[in-house]
Amino acid sequence: MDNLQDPTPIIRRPLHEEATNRLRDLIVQGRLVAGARLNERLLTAQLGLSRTPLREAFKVLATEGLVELLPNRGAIVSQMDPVRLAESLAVMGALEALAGELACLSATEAQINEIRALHYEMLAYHARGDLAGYFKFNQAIHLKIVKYSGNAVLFNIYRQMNGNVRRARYMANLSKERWDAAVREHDAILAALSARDVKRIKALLSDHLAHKLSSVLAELKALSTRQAA
Amino acid sequence: MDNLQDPTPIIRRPLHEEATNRLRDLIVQGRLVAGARLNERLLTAQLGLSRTPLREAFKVLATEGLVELLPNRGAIVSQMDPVRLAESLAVMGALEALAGELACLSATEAQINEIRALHYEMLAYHARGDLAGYFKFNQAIHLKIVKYSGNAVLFNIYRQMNGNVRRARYMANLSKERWDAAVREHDAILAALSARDVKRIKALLSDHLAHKLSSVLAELKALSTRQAA
DNA sequence: CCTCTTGAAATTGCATACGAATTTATCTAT
DNA sequence: ATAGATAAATTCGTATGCAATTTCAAGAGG
Repeated sequence: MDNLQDPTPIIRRPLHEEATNRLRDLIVQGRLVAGARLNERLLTAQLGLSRTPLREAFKVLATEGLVELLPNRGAIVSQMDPVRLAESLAVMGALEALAGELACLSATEAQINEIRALHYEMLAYHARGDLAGYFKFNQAIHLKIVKYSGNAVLFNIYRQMNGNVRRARYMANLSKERWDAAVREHDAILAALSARDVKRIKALLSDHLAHKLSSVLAELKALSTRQAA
Repeated sequence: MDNLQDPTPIIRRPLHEEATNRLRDLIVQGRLVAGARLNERLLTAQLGLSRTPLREAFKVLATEGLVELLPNRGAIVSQMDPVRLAESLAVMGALEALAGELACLSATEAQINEIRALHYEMLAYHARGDLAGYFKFNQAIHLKIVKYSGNAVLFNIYRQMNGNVRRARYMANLSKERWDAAVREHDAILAALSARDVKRIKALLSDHLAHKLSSVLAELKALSTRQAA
């Protein structure tokens, strides 16, 4: 019976986990905006489950920073203030720099080629001017670099933080110049990875994230002055 | 009524939060060893609460990595295997390097002096050969550096990881040579911080953590061969 | 003696109901 | 209008029930 490989492993995912994922997606995609109250009765009805797993999901999302728990007043989608966003991106810069370094040392050629493939798909979307598609592959590339660092702890932390930062994506309606520059940076990153140039990829990723930070902050500033007017 | 500052804000902490803190302490302090099953009925009795908040605590601790959830089989204290420990220390190295950099740029003189005070207290314990006391202040110094980076997100993540790594502390029965070297490294770190030498503190902290890593790994290796004998 | 099966007990996952505490909304009365 | 009282809604935690699973303990068979 040893090599009886169940053909369909019957995915038995706990309900609270499913709830967590669903809610996380809703928040990250911006369908649940910052500050929105998460009514228990409503959500249990919408998601088709009871309070128990739903409240467990709230607690998890709270530790991830996506949700804020107000004692006796339930849960709301956490605010994404510029300061926190900037701090998060600074941390992610350090994490990605480490990831790039480790990936240079331990990624297989096949893995690098996988990243290269994603890179070209991303270039295609850039050429078409499709920002949403570009972001999708951009995200995928960064995540793969972290993944192929081979450091599982790093991957987990990165993914957790990433969910929070991605919420700000819709604001990052970046300029054509910044977009083109970002693509060039990605070219260089891929080249450094292919050449296994540790020092270079570290510097490139660090800079890349720093640029992303200032780009997003500029966008935020422009957005807030626009609102003030 | 605006400036009525409640003198005793009546700490009304949610029960699930209290449960989370209690369990976290038990795990970090090693009173709940890795692999131990967390029986719901038992713990509800011991902590004096019902299953609901306890299970919520499990979920939170799971996302923090202190607990592992086995579907239909409850929760166990997560294993702290050498690989995960090494991975964690690598990540913490990157985080501390960033923290040192930021602290150099933004810490006040008073804050640096506070770290200096902790440093001398630590030296006192080193001189006496008191390892436990040394560790306590060592921890405090590292935490303060991260704190005075001024990056709250960084601080939170660091603290979370640190709780996880501290569980392995009892193994790090470091050698006299390594201990002395660590103290010298701390001297250099403090000097770099005082001089606001960003590049230097970054390198120093990165190396310091790397040394700690290899030290702990060596200790672990020795420990496992001793067990095999 | 060991392995496998079988049935009972224990445990977990989730739903539901209930009460107390607290917050939020509604409705007066000045 | 606005403050204060009243009612409704919501959350927090407990308790309970039950199905699904896992764990445990014998007992049967090799």
